[in-house]
Amino acid sequence: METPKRRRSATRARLLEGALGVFAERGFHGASVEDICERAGFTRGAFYSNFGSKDELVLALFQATTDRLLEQISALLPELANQAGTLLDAVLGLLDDAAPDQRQWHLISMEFTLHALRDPEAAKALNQQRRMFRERLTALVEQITAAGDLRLSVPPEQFVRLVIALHEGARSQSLLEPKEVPAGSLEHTFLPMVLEAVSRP
Amino acid sequence: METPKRRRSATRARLLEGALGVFAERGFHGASVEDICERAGFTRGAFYSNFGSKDELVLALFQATTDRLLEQISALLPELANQAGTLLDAVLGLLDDAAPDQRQWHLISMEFTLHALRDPEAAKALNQQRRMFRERLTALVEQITAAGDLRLSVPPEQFVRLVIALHEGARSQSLLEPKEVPAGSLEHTFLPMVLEAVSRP
DNA sequence: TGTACATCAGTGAACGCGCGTTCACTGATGTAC
DNA sequence: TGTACATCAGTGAACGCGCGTTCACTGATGTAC
Repeated sequence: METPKRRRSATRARLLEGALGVFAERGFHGASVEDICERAGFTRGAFYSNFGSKDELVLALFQATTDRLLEQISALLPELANQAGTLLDAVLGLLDDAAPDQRQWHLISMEFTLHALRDPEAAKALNQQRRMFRERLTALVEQITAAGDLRLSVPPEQFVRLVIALHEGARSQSLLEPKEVPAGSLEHTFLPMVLEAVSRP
Repeated sequence: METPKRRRSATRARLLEGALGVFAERGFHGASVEDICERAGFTRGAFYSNFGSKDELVLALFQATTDRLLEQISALLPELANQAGTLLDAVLGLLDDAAPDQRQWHLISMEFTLHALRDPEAAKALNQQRRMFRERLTALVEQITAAGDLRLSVPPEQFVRLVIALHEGARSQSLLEPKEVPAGSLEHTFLPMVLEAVSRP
């Protein structure tokens, strides 16, 4: 049944989806409102009927993408925690599987980070998202270390921060030089050493 | 003696310097040519007398900043290599001292990376800069490992890539949450473990 | 069930402003004789 | 050394285009009787 509210929220969703694609391709400033509307199959009027401004869209898009990412993670968690495998397989698997299109997500995420480093409100939203993301990962780490009898000599939060930092830094290198740095190579080379060092059986 | 050529290159330098500051504050798109000229104390005509376009300025600025960075590194290298201290002190010291204003450099560098991920020509320039940067660091690592009788079980290039990835990822966290992640904390916590693992005396 | 009216999502033309770029000009410095 | 001309870095007004935003309108769907 095509009730107006359903229709409206479908429009909103299509605009957000269009924005995600266009932003990834051309960046926030490079993507015009018209580009986004065209991709979504609407006119600009529809855009301003659903969003107050382009800035408001950016925030809404970030929230929507974040929500979806966290949902995907929640869906993945039990599977990863239970399957036979090491702590690192689970954690790195989560990082890989969470965002289906690594490149697109990296671009959006980097650009929003840049935005957040200049805009306190955006920083607040971003830090909140990152905190929730870390909490999910921390929970996974704690669950797995508790299951196997593995103990860490550093707080799990700290270990998670390391994994994220390394993953983000490595991803930049992988995207800039795909041949020299295959995705995940740095993580898979060095994280086992750290884990060895911080675990005491 | 204020010969015209000197004057011209001084103007160019002041415009580049102005651009660096304005770009760091507002981003490439947020900074107008007028902003840059105002900061440098010129009119827009002077700008277009020295640069073909705003895009051309961006590339010139990146090259100039890169050149200065590499020079600073070259100046630091002998000092770092000779002073008493560990490999990690030297390498991390280099990363910290190379860019005096971490925040500004991180912003510019992140934005140029984002640009490079969409523009092949920029990618070429960026990868070249990064390669030279890695080579400097690799040379430092090799020099120090040779001096002390320390041997690495991984190629030094690989180790350098790890350090850079971790450093860049950690810097994002430090800039977003200065209190939770003091600059350098992740590196100083975890890199010793890796170094322990990859060194065989 | 049919008719008249209300609502409101989305249309598309128009506005206006900011900004990158151009260009005719100025005036200081350099050059020729 | 002084005069006339050439050069050219930098000026500042003007242009024009792209783009974010507005708004009067349309037509489909919902509601009242």
